[in-house]
Amino acid sequence: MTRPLAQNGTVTAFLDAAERLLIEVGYANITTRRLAEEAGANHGLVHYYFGSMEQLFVSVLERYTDRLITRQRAMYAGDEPFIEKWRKAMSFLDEDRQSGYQKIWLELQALAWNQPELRERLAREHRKWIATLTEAFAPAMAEYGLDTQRFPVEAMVTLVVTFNEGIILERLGGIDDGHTALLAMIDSWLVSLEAAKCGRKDDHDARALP
Amino acid sequence: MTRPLAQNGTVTAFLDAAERLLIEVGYANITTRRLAEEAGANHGLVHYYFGSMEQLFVSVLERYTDRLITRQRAMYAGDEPFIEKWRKAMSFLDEDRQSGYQKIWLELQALAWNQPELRERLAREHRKWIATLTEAFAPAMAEYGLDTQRFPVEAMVTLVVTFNEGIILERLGGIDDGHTALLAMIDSWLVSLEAAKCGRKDDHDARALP
DNA sequence: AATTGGATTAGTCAAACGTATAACACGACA
DNA sequence: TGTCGTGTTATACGTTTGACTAATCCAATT
Repeated sequence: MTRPLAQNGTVTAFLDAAERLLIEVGYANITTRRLAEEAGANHGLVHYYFGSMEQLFVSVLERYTDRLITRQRAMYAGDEPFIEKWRKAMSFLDEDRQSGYQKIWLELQALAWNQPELRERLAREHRKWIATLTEAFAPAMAEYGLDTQRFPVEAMVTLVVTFNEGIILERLGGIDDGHTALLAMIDSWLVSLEAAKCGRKDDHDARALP
Repeated sequence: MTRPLAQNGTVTAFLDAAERLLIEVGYANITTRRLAEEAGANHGLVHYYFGSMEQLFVSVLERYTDRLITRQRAMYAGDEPFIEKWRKAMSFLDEDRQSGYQKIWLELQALAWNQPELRERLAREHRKWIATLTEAFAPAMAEYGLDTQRFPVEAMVTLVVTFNEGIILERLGGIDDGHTALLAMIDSWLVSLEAAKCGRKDDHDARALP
């Protein structure tokens, strides 16, 4: 009934327009008519293809997370040393900010706070993200000789994910203070770990948190 | 003209109702009429007292941040050892979640993403928070003998603030995984620092990150 | 050439919206 | 007692909203 096959470009045009408007005005200011105008289509088609605005946002989320997870997987699957992957991930932090990509993610998040269905979908994608990171961190921590008794992989992954989310949140609020210092600190710490890994015999002086 | 003196309880009733609705339905679903009903007042009074919904949200933000900063200041001003202050702060993380306090903060944040005026006000409050934390962290790090060359105070404060924001964000999205492990890791690390502080002569084996 | 069916259009509809205003209540003050 | 001003109410106005429908278009098929 609703949601016919998307063999033509109209559905894609709606999804693209929705992403653009999420960046520009936020989910609360998107109406069917405004969306249709942005997409260059008739506003009746929103109901025709998606049934409702809520279902449209679900489609936006699905397409968005598909692209994101694909990118994440590809990055951490490479053969480069961990520090290179890390730097790549941190460069995404800048790219995604300028492209407005993070605004989309947070707007969908804010929308989900008041919509159980979207919330569950977002939580599922989050768990995928955690799993991907855990797979990358566990061997890296072993390689660096970190004491996983004192510093469990789960805790380290959670730390990294949460402070990344915090940075994204702050930047969207127009706050940049301290981010550079923090990322520089982590980077130089990784460098020291990388160096210790090469020249290590059996000393563990780089294992403890400050 | 607008915003007469608030000597009666109606203005407060509106602000309370707004906070309740921010928790329950989010900013996008709050209308003047629904707000007035929640406050038990006539919906014409919203315009009478605040001029517009936007100005009402500004008032909500002001009252909210005033209470928050006051609490923060009082906590970090105490004489207890740093680890006690830390535990108190982390207990707020739970209390504020259950009271819905964090939902209010994030809803205002999301609203501010698309409203420059609110955005600037929130950024100002954020800087106050950073300043308060920096004043508490700097002496603590010196006391623990942490190498502020490798681990600058600014970077550590930013790390703590951002991962806290990340935790709040995740929890609002229904995600709890890893938070307990992370907080436990930090707590035991602080305990080891506290112990090292007492029994220290001049060895610095607890200074480095893992 | 005729037919068919999905894609698209224009327009309708009731409900809800923010805003505004005239009228009312009532204690303070003259 | 009469007047004044603030707090409050009831109501109205014009607009916009999401949802829906009937009519039209058009390319592919028969």
